[in-house]
Amino acid sequence: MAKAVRRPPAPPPVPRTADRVLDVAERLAQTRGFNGWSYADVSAEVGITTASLHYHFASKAALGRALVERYTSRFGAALADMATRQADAPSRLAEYARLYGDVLASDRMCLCGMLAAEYQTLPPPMQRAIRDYFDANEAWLRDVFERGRAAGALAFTGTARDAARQWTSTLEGSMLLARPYGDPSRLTTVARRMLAELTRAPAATAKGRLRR
Amino acid sequence: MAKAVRRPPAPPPVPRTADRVLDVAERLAQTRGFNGWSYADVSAEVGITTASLHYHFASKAALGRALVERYTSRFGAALADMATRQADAPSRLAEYARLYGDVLASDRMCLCGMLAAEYQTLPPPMQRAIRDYFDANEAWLRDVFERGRAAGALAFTGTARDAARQWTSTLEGSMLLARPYGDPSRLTTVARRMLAELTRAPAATAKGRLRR
DNA sequence: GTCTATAACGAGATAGAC
DNA sequence: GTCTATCTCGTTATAGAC
Repeated sequence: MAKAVRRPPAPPPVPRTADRVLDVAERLAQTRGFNGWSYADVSAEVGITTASLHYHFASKAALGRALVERYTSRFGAALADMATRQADAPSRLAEYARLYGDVLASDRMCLCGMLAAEYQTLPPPMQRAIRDYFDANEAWLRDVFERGRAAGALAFTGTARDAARQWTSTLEGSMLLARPYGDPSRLTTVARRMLAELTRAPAATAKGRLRR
Repeated sequence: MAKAVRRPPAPPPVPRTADRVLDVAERLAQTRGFNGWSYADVSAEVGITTASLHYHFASKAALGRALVERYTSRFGAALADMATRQADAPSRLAEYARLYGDVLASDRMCLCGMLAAEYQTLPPPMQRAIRDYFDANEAWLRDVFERGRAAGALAFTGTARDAARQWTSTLEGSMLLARPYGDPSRLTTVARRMLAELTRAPAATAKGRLRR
């Protein structure tokens, strides 16, 4: 066994090089794709040589895997945090859409949406990590949809799973198409339309209408 | 001026090399992205050297531009042809979705959806051609939505333009997310849901148009 | 941890023969 | 139209000094 752990709150005061590398590589991957940048690009921005990069991440594949895992971890934390602030399903969906909108507003594509396009060219560990991201999205949204329908706050047909997939697909797709036009409103407008559809007229929810 | 045109049906009996190059490059671009293949990949499949490739397409940028323009041209022809066979708006939307579903079924991403991800890394002529593709999509769909609503066959809120953008975004997004799972049903299921939503019998339409 | 130097390879592209 | 030969540059990665 290792020594007893004594100090859980021991945050390193200095921004470690590995983190700065991840920050730069993440932005490059989100704006240019995994195949659209090189170690030389990162080294120029971070201020160390490409040889030093290899000290922190043995290969580009290893760096890519770390990128996706950190991204998924942060996203999961954001979703968990959201649950402590937003109670009802429509608010949670709006907040979920806002997360995506913020990414687009910073002129980036969702990291995993971008990597999904390049999926067939990526090393298997990255492929698995990408699916994990979308699986986590689907699980979280499915829960929101199920509870939202049960509470009469959301109206939709079919399974919560399919509704969740549609929600993510539409947000990813609108990010994808918004960037060529430099027009983030292409996402926010679509998100508003979807949410309005889900919360439209209570006619189909608690009024005794069959929900199918 | 040129000689009088006498024989409209004059199909070249031989598949020209340039076309075979385009066919191979198109598939590579749709499956691996524009930055995911090289002239060497194409030359190996077509059976000529990379030097010969440069005879047909002076640069990869020129080849890329030709790819998008041919793709857009074929897509426009498919939409025009559709108008001769499908009259009502719901049928046209279903057919439009089927076009996208066929691409996915062949294990490819929409060429321009793929290139939209890599947009920032592409030469300006390709960027313009990509926007042209989506503009054409939007124009065609906007017309379908406008006429469909006027005829009482489609029910949606907001502008036809926004409905059109949502339709394409959702199809592109579901293609994007379906490929990591090798599951084309992720698109068809979403398409069915969207269409059902648009044709759900609202207060004022023709007789029930729901087809499922 | 970071450096210099370099290996080993692949990329897009060109010249000129056939 | 296609070839061989070659160029130049960029890429990932390693060895070994500091």
